[in-house]
Formats: sequence, structure tokens, C-alpha cells
Amino acid sequence: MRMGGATAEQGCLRLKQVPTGRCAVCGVRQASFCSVLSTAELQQLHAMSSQKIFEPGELIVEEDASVRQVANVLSGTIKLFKLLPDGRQQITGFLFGGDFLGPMLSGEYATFAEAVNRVELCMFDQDRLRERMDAWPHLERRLFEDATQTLDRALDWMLLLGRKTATERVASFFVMLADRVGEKNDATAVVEVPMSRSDIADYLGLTMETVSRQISQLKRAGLLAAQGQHVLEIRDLPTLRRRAEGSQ
Amino acid sequence: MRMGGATAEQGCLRLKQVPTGRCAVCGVRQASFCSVLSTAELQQLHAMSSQKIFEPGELIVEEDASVRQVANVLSGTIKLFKLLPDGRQQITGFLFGGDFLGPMLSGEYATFAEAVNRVELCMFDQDRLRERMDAWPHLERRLFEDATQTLDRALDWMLLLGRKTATERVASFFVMLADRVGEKNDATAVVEVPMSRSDIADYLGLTMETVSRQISQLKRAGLLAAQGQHVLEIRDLPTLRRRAEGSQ
DNA sequence: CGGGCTCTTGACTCAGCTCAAGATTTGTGG
DNA sequence: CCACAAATCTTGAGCTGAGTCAAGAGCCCG
Repeated sequence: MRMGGATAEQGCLRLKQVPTGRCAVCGVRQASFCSVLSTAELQQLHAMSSQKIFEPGELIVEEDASVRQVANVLSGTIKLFKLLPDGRQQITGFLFGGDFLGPMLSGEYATFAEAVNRVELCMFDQDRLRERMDAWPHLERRLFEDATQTLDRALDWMLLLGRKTATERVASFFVMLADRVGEKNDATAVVEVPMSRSDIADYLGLTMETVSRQISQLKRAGLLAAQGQHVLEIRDLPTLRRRAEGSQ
Repeated sequence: MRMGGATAEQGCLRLKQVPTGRCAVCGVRQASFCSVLSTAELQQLHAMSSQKIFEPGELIVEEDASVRQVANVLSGTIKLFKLLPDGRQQITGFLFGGDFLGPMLSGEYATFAEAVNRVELCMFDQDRLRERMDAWPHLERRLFEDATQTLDRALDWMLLLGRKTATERVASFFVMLADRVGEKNDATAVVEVPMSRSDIADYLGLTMETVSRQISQLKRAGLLAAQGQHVLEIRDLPTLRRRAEGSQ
């Protein structure tokens, strides 16, 4: 589909700085673990990647599935979740563009993963990526940093699930969205909300009805405003942040 | 205090296999990250370690403190927790002997850490341990695995905090204790419970009173029996496991 | 053996859940 | 482009599991 690596490696300096092919136009490269790779490394990785689309609601991986593939999210939103035998669901996190999907060390996913909307993945064979991780310490370090960040977020969410009120939880949710995917300035933000009310509820340990009531209340308080069903405007981010921590 | 590393390295093969000094008699070496180190590496690490005791209730680290020290837990129990501005507390995990205390990558602790009972730590300067991590990929790998396991446990706990009933939470707590520190056989287990009812409550997202009521109920059901205030016998571990997942 | 803990139990309250109607949005086919 | 069915979301009314408040029981340690 495109020129061989040899040409680029032998080419002028400028060519060596710029990745070729799909990676060159990848919108999430700077946000993903690929950002720590040199052009040569990127080309090697590119050669072992494949792209795949998942439609809304499609299951991407099952819990405890011993997995062959891991991936970067190119676009779309993924929900990661756990289930109890009777069907109760807890969403443990969402993945957005640039995020990494996969258990790099354990070999098994600790959660299910499902496409919330149309999701585009850049997939790698897990064993081959692990080889690269062994060969490139900076790649391992980067994936370690990723896991550390995921852990930090999980700990914050434990505080939310164990100790926050419904209002605080819903406020925290929109703060999280603003911080991760929002168009922010100091006081306001516009966020896309691709997930359903019931996904939000399963993320916050609440019911759909409670989430809906809390959102209505935040709208009445002038902190939130709808801009179409799946786009929301946060009118006062600092106040929302304070609400998320329980300080009124 | 003991012979130099050079002697051991030049000595007979048997000496090279056995660490010297404190590490030789360390009860948690095989459970800690030290288990992946060669004798020579262990000696190097030993030279930069120091031991310290913390008394019950003593604060070991503050959240967001940029930290100089990380540690292995030699003995005792540590609670890791987060606070809301108004004092609400969520315990995010307990550390027991052999566990690692510290944020290896971020440089900052995401939680407070406090001694539950008398705690003995084997401490390292964070920067110097990070240097060793850079030099010894197997050490970095081991600490990465540690973080992965911590993350898996956090995700399980999110399911508990978001979706389990009080009965299921308390059952899950004793199953966790049995799995991590219990004297187990297939059907029963004896576990030490060093933490207070209110610590258990703060770990489970409940109140002390609810925890106490649920424990009484499990005792009445014959699943639990007291063996002194801080030692408990689990009389039917499989049934307790089922209760923890909500299957009656 | 008494003072100060922690833990247990009881009685009552309430935040969030359940159940049930409507309202709004979305998708589809003519 | 509109109509209409299906899905999602909102709102209301009443219920309930866990919280709050309060009293009493055990336990530990001088």
C-alpha cells in the first residue's frame, strides 16, 4: 500500500522524522503510546497493526477471555464493565480516542469491553507487542504509566462509589468528561456525551432515574445546558467541581 | 554490620545463591519484589535500604505528598485511603506483609497511608530505586505486575462499591481476607482481622453499624465464628463466596 | 475493678430505588 | 419530507435498605 521502510531509513533527514502511511495521518498518535516511538520503531509497529470497526453495542472483548489482541482506540467510545451473576452491571471506565485497550501483563482482560458508539481500533497481536515491549524499554515504561493513570482514576472512582451522594456523583461525571474529552476554557466547557443515561448510572452506581433527576436539577441550577441530545454545555465548571467534592 | 559484597561474589557458588544479612532472614522476601533479584542485586539493594517501625494509627504518607521514600511491608497492616473535604473517608486498599507501598512512576501517592497495627517497613529512596528499575528490566516488570494486580483488585472493588448489597459486601470482605492472609483449607479458614469495624465500613462504603449487623447475621447463619476479638473463623468458605456474588 | 474504648442492638428516618406513566428523540419506510 | 413505531429519557408516587441517633454490652489495660 505504501513505500517500504528501507527507502525512508536511507532517505533524507526530514523523511526520517515523519512517519509514513496511516500513522502519518493518525489523529491520536500523539495521545497514544505510539508517541514514545521513533519513526523506525513506528514503522515496525505499523507493519504489525490492523484496523477494525465495531458498531454501537458490539462486544469487543469478554471478561477473562485470554486474549490475542490489544488495541489503540482511534475514535469512538468504549465502556469497560463487570457483571454479577444476576446481571447487575458496574462500568469501571470509559475509553476514548488515544486510549489503550488491553491487559499488557496479565494476558487476561479483567472486564468486558463494549462499543458505545461506532469505534475504530488499531489492533496489535498481544504477543508481538509484548516482544516489542521487551525490546523497547521506553514502550514498557509508557504502558506502565498508562496502567498507573488507570489505577489513579480507579481509586478516585472508589471514593465516588463508596462515599459520594447522587448529586456529587453526577457532578463528578461531567467534570470527568470535561477533563478528558471536553472543549474547555476556564469557566465553561462543551462535552459530547455519547453514552446512555443507563450507562452513566452503571458507571456511578446509581439508577437511570436518579441520574436523570440529578441532571434535570443541575440544568435548573444553571450549571448545565443541553445542546442537542448528546452534547452538553457546562456553564460553570469551577462550581461543578466544588459540587463534585461535596463543598456545596 | 556484615561482610562486603565482594567477598560473596568471589566466594563459592553456594554463597552466591544465598543472600546475606537482613535479607537472608527476611520473612517476606519471596513474596516481595525482591524475589526477582539475583543475590548480587539483592546486596546492592540491601545497601540502600533502611528499616522503620510505625505505631498503630500513625500516618505513613500523605496524599499528593511528593515522596522520597517507597517501601516493602515487612509486617503489620496498612490502610490506604482517600478523604473528601468534609471528612468522609474511603479506604482504597489494605497492605499486608510482602506488599509494596509506593507510587513507582507518578512520584506522588494517590492516597494517604496509615498504620493499622504495628507496621515494620523496609524503605528505599524512590529516586535510587527508580535508577535500579531503569537498570534492571526484570525489576520494572515485577513492579508493573504489582500495579496490574492492584488495578485488578480496584476494579473488583468498584463492582462491590457500586452494585453489591451490604450482605454481599461484608461476605466479600471476609473472602478477600481469607484469600490474602488466611490459613485456608478447601472449606474453612481462620483469618486475623486487625482493622476496626469502622475501617471495614470505610472499605466497604457502609457504616460501622451496618457492618456490625451483617457480621452478627453471618455468625447466626453459622458461616462465621469468633475466635477472640481480632481472629475470626470462616466455617464455610464456598457458601460465603457464593453470598459475596449475590447467588444467595 | 473502674474508666474509656470499641462493638452491638434497637428505633426511627431518609436518600435513592422501584414501579408506572408520559414525553421526547430516533430511526424507518413510504 | 412526514408519519409512526420503537427506544430512550423524564417525572411522579410510594417503598425500602441502609443511615442516623441513642442506649447498652463487652473488652482491655492500668
